[in-house]
Amino acid sequence: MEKKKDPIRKPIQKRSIEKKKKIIDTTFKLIEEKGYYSVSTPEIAKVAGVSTGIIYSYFEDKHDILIAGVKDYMEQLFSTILDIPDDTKITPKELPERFDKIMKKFINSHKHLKQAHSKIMELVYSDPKVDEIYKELEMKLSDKIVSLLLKNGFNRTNINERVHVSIGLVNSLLYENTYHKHEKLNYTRMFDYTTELILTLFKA
Amino acid sequence: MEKKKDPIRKPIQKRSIEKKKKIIDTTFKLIEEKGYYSVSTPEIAKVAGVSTGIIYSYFEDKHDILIAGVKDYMEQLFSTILDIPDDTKITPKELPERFDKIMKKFINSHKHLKQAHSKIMELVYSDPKVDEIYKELEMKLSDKIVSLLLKNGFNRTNINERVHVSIGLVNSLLYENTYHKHEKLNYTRMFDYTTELILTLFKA
Amino acid sequence: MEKKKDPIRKPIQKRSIEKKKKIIDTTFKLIEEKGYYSVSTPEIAKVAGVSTGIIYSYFEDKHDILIAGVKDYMEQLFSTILDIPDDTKITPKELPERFDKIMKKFINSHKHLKQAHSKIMELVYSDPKVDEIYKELEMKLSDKIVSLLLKNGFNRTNINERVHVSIGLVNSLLYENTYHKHEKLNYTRMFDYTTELILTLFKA
Amino acid sequence: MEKKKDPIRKPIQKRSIEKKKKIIDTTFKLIEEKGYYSVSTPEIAKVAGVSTGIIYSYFEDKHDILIAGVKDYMEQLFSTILDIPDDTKITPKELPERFDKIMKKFINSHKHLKQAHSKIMELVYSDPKVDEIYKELEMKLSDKIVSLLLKNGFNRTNINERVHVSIGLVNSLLYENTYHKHEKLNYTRMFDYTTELILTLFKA
DNA sequence: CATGAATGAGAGTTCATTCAT
DNA sequence: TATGAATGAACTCTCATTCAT
Repeated sequence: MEKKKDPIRKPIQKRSIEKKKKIIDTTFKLIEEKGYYSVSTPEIAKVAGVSTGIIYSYFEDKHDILIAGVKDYMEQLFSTILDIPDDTKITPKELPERFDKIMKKFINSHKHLKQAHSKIMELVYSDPKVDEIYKELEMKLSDKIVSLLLKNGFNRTNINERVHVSIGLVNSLLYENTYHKHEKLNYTRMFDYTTELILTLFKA
Repeated sequence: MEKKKDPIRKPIQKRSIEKKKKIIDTTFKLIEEKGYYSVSTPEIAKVAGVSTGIIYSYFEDKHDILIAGVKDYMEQLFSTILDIPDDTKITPKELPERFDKIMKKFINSHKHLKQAHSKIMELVYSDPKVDEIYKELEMKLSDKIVSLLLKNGFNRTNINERVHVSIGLVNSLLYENTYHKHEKLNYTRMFDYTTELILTLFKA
Repeated sequence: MEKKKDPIRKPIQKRSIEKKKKIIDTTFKLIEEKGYYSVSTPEIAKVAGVSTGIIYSYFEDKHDILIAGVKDYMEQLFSTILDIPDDTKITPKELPERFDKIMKKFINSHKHLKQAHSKIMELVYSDPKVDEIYKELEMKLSDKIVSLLLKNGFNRTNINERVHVSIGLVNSLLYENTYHKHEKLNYTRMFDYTTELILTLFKA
Repeated sequence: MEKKKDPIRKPIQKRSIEKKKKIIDTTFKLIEEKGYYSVSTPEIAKVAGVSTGIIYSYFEDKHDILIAGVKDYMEQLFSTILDIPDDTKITPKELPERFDKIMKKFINSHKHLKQAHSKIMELVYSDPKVDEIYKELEMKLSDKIVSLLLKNGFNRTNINERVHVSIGLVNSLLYENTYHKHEKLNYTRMFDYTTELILTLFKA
């Protein structure tokens, strides 16, 4: 005989929403510290100060908490760029400076989330669902940049590919800078080369 | 009386060496197929055709087998470049063509190991020990390229940083190309932009 | 200070009585469909349209609801016979026909409750309390039949035992017919043999 | 990624066979005492004196142990009749006495397994797989009896149905006698009526 | 050297019951 | 009276590791 599960509860009251948030954040924090496979549901419950049972009222299963956390994190991460108003005006002259600012802000937000980032990347590689979320947001990011460029007259052939190569450059810098630091490298210089190359890609 | 663990045996006889190799290869193959956390030691033993017990004569624990496998794999992966003889001569004229060939070969070897690559990257991000191995090899790769460039007179300021930014570009292309493919992007064009940028970095 | 449990409430108001009835009926319906161990109290509450908490005002525990439902069901089941008026007159001539009618009606009511029957029998075997209820009702049934027979002059030695063997025969037929059907058996013939044997038992 | 389970081990060595038997017997004994749903796997392991893990080497899951136990039990139960040699000769004169002996033996073996019987019947009603086993064995029993009767010249019309009605009568007696005893009934008399009716069914 | 049966801690999950509101 | 969010003990099952043979 089949057992029907209680449907997942959508919290409405303030206390419930906070509790759900608490579970997500705790889970994410623990995953940051120890990795997804080393975090158990009883541990999450204990650290979050809730019972094991309640977790399964708000989430389908352990993996579901992860996804919620990843979504929150990624949205926060990419918001630096996604939140730029669509009607922002940039003159060619301002571009380098503008770009420099954004990149620094972006890299900074990563630094702040350093530990998390590597765990997230682990999941991007190991978890198809996380990969999908990441891919989607990356595309949104790319589309946003393309749109901003076009609106300000920086039209180029193959603009999508140019933007993607640029994003790759930034990611790679980020990766080196936040996670994989080699001692004998000077990251300020790498930053400069990176911006230089990107501007090259969009020079008239 | 305290119990002492049997020390890890270093195989000397040919048969033993082969057995150890078999365990490593089997483990790696299974990890490629299913990921580290989905492979169990009894399964490894069975597929490798050995007893579960013997595994713990050759390796400290499950993780230890992983490390051995990762080392083997990465050395193979980077051999495209690391095996280039130190006294190879390249004239400035040949450089673009030469470079193009190497990149294609590199990307190809990745494509071939596509499945493996994402599983390995997962481990780079999740396992400090794997990360260390990866970092070390990447540095060797970087050093090799710098050395080849210097020997052929392509001296540039901050050459290490330039090489690293280039490696980042290639990695990023690889990632997009093998693992994370977006449908609306033209990867041949991205390849071209990537080589173009790298050559820019080393233009006189 | 010791905590005292709220006593089980006996509903007096109409609305309460209806609510209690609703819980019993829902529980029984769900048990029929899925079996006792596959029905959860939150599910009962939901389907019955009440809160989980209120269930524990009306019933001691989950098992208590079951018992209430079983009682209702069994009374309904045996009513075919128990409701026959005590002063019913049957002549020896009418007996076979009369008996045939009753048996058919009885078997039919079972067929109708087929699914329920097996779930109930499971409980008769597994739950001492249910067994007791069943036993008691079976005895009432037996007494009723004996009384009807005596009032109509069908006195026989060991009449109680004869009636019980008859009841066993009918049960057995029921079981075969409703629950445990073997394909190669002709149940009409079995029905005929059963009635024949019972009449034999009461032949003068 | 899918995980492949270790296949269920078929014990070959004496010690393993005994261990498997021990698990089956312990499980069955515990089910007799408390019912299937009230027995836990750790409990089985503890009482059987094995580890929880080993259970899952020999059995697919908890239900699988149950099935093994039920099979053992039922074969033992029906062996009284199934083990009668096919070439047994019975003259019409001997039949009543012969039959009486077998029935007494059968009822006795039930009495001996009294507690078990009710738990098994519970499972016949609740577990489709157990029901199937029971049905199959009942059919074997029926076929055996038919075959014995035919070989000894007791041919009758609708012999299968006659035999089945007889089996029903015996079951019903058994049930009353071992499990569901009513105090005011004389079971010796019921036994006599039962045999009488069965003999009636096969009278020339 | 080698085996593989055995271990047992701990995983994710469920659900009868309680209690603050 | 009534609610339903919350509890947490207990469930089935897994698997890295050990050890008697």
